Amino acid sequence: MTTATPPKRVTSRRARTRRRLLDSALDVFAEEGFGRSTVEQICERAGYTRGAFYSNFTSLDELFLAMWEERSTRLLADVRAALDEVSAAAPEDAVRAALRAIPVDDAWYRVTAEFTAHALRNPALRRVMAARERAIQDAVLPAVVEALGRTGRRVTDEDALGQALVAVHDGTAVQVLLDPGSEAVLARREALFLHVLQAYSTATS
Amino acid sequence: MTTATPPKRVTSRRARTRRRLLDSALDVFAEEGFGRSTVEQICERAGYTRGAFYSNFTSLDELFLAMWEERSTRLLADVRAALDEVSAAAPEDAVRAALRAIPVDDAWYRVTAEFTAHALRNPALRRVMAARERAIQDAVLPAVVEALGRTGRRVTDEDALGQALVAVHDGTAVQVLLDPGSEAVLARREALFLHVLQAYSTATS
DNA sequence: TCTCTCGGATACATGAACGTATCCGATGCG
DNA sequence: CGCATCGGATACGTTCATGTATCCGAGAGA
Repeated sequence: MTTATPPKRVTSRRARTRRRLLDSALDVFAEEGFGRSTVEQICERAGYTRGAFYSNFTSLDELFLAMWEERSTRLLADVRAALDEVSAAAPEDAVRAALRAIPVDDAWYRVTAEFTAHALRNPALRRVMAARERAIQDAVLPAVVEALGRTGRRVTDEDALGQALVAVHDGTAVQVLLDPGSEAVLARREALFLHVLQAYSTATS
Repeated sequence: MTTATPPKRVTSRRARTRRRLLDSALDVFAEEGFGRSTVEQICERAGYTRGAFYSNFTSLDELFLAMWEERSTRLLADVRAALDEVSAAAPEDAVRAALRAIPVDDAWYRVTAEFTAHALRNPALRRVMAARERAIQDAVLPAVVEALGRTGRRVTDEDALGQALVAVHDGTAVQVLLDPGSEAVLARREALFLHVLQAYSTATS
């Protein structure tokens, strides 16, 4: 067994630079905006030269897509994991706990907003975006439905609830970011979530 | 009275080119994205040279802000006017009529999304954006409250309703654009508006 | 230890966008 | 009818990002 294939190589050299480029890209996109970002800025922040970039990606667009998919997948997994742990009895507490698990991240919002705008111009990207949206619903809804069930409520139309929750989340996220530190906005956000959950479910006997 | 100040000059030369530049800018921003747009593209579409641009604006940022304020003000006026004419008895019909008055414009959404992202990076712009948001609520809410009153419902918390409506509008607009031509998405959008109106008002005996 | 390969660095040529300084023609006025 | 002015056009130098072609060194395999 001493001569087995050496799996020591956990992170290959290539994979490491790729990851560093992707990580730096998020920062740069968030700071400069996607359109204003350059290959060089990303490489500089990552500690590489442009040669490294072109050896890993063919274009900024490709990197942008890869980065967005990676981050959004990771975020989704985090949120799902957090939601599964939410087990408060009172609906208000559950919503509050759930919202705490879903970060309203300034930088990420900026990047997503621009990605969305970009996607609306590009059919291929639009499909990617739509698929991701669906994945989010599929991953989050079960947890929500179950949590509601625990508080004695049954969801009537899951798809409708899913769409409503996503819309409310996106819509209120902007408001929160535009009005940083406003407790009122945060409170209304919470209230709106509660109202929606209420509206799309009925008490089970 | 023959020698009165000649008010023949309805649109001065300067004002005309300014307007054409602003109009072209919307198209270019929508097509290319703000970050990818250049001064030259805008001038070319408007039928001018860069000289004209720099004689009217000092930077692309300035034009961007001017354009956004102009368009959004005009849009707001249109929506308000349309809302005032909505006078259906049944809430469903009223909502439907109101939503028809509020266009979900692809190009405009893209521009706004990018403006928002941009504004989140720039405190001055963020204030502009927040002020506009408030103006929208101030202009639209009275019409909504009155329309609800006509159907025998009284709004409990106007600010909360305003924030909720804006959030729902923004959030669902993206969904509509991402899934063009989907009747289901449109229907759910309508339903969500109804639910929110319901939740933030009570029947007045 | 030697060698071969792969991944990133370097150097280069090109093109695009910028902002300015200057010029010219149309338009309003006497 | 001629003049002064204003608004847009032209021309210029500069900066900056791009993509490619080539080079070099580190690390794996024998």
